[in-house]
Amino acid sequence: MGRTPCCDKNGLKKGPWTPEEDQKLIDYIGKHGYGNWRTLPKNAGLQRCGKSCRLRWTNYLRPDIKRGRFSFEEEETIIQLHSILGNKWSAIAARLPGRTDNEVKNYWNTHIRKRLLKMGIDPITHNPRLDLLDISSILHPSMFQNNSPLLSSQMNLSRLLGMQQQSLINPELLKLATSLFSTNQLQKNNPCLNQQNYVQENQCFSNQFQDHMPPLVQSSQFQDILPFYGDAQLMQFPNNVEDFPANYANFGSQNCQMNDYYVPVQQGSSCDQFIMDDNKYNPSEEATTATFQSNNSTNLSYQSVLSNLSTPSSSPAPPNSTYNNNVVNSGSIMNNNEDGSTEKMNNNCSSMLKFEIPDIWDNVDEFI
DNA sequence: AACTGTCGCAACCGCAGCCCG
DNA sequence: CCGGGCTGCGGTTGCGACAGT
Repeated sequence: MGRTPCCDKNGLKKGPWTPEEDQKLIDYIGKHGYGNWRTLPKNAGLQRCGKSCRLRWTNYLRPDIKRGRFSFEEEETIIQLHSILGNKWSAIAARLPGRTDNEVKNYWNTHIRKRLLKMGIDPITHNPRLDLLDISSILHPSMFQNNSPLLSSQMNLSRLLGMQQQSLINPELLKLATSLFSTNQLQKNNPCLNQQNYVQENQCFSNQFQDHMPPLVQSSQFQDILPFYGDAQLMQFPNNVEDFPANYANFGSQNCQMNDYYVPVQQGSSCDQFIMDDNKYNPSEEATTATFQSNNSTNLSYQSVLSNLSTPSSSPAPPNSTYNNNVVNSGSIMNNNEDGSTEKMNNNCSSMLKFEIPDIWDNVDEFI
């Protein structure tokens, strides 16, 4: 059954709106509100179809429209929501006060999408684009230098790459890599942004925490793996606490400015579980607690200071997102089900703390 | 200065879902 | 239940602005 067009094509104007037309629409809606878009243009004295009027009003003339460049926080929200919702622009826009679905869609297509593509990330799946990865070089062990025993023992790329049906690289890992890379570059360019500033001003990793971090892959090696990330650095989540205190000196000095900050609360000697306790997470509060359960009942807790932007208070985190449900158990992410049971999400795949995109995301563009 | 290519954004198009008679 | 009307949504297009040659 064919649908009649929303407006009679004859005699109705199309194309850009003139200021006079805008004023007529504003005046009419100001007086009468917008009820029936089909009859509105006739009543308002406009030679437009109702659809055109509705679009003009909702996307441009509405008084609560926020114009101008998207902030980083908005951009971050768009990326996060898009990874969950896909191209549900209206749903995404609903989380961004003053922004329209059309504006979000345009911004995605003209800025974010291109940026992700540049970075080798598929903007649809938010996973790495496999066509850009040199798989053979990733899997070839000789690509690593032998001067670090940690590389052979801990840089287990098969785990990094995930198992058969998993995406090749944890998207969170890529986000982190992006974060680390851009932060690193920003610091290079701005000597004022030294470690001390980060720790003091951004509640970032304390020196104590840095001393208990697992080793990093050397930047040049990571470049080999993911050329599009430049000299980004990569961390691997430890399988056990014995790995944890080893070689993490570089982390805090280069990789701060996350939106999720992990602050040491209490330090223990060993652990076999990393718990992001769902019960302790409350979107209305600012912090959730992650706990390393040690073998000797001493807990090593890290407090995640969740930015409001990452989890807008008006909208709780999605139930299955990594915000609140992950337990890392001996290198595997465990999902806390609602019934209290846990389920292994990412079998034998290197997992890591939840990090967010840094506030300096924009800088990524300059260095790719 | 003129031409060409690229980018960004407003607006359009067509489909789908909801509502109502 | 069915069909028509209305609205909302996502994809696409057109065009002006701008940059590069």
